[in-house]
Amino acid sequence: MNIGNASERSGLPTKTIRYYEDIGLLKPDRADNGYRDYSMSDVHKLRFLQRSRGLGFSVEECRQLLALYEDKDRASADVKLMAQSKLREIDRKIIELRELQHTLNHLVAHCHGDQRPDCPILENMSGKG
Amino acid sequence: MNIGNASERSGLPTKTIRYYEDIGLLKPDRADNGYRDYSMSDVHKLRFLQRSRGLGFSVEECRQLLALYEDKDRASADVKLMAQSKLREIDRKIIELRELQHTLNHLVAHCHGDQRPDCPILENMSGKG
DNA sequence: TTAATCTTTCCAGTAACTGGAAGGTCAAGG
DNA sequence: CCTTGACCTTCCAGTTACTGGAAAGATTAA
Repeated sequence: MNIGNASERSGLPTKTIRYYEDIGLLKPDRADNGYRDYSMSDVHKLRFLQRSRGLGFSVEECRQLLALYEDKDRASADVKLMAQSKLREIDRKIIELRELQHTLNHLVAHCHGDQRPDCPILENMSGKG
Repeated sequence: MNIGNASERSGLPTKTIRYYEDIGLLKPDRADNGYRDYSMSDVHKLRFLQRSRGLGFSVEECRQLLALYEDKDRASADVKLMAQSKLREIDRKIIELRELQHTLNHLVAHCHGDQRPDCPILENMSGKG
């Protein structure tokens, strides 16, 4: 599959896909004409990168996450430790998103453009430390 | 409050805090000695920025989110529309995080370093389109 | 008063893309 | 066969969002 097709399926711009190849996140085959040739597995990885990047994980963290299922030589304990650390991060992110959600809901429901400097939203907004 | 203190309370490096001021996200007072002087409101904003940036929102999106409770002149309908759009984004992010969580849990539970190229995780990993 | 620890500005470097030029490839229509 | 347009290639420059470091002023503690 050509890069344009992989782009559509993954939701990533072609520029970004080539960039991810440059920094060694994936290595698609090449057709005889020199075009990159993406497998479904490549597309899965790209889609995964698209998601995890959008959720605030750095490229290096994404590289580690990809390694979790790619690196077959890694010891099981290492994999588990790494995955569990990421799971805790994800838990925290979900909680933060729920708080943000709550704050915005509150804003929509109660502050019709007339909020004062001491608007209670300001308190929730910060997550209170 | 000095920048170091604001940094501790917000979780943002001082460098980043100054950068956010450069690009006009907040404007702390200045003490007589020239030091920046952060109010609790400033710290709330910084903490909010720290969170929303970490959750994958761009600086410009964060600027809009901040505007949601700062811009008292904005019409209520506009505020609601914007907030609701952000709420849908947040919903999507939470779903994606849950899927990622599910994938990692599956990895920890079932793939002890012996996963094959056709490992079922690969399917889930990509969110199936 | 001196040393350590702030703080300031400025400027350069990095991370993660993003846009554009210059050119090769391919599928469709005349 | 030839052309046109949509693809693809590489390369290089620009942008976003920081990040590090230098040089110098301010504050605190001994």
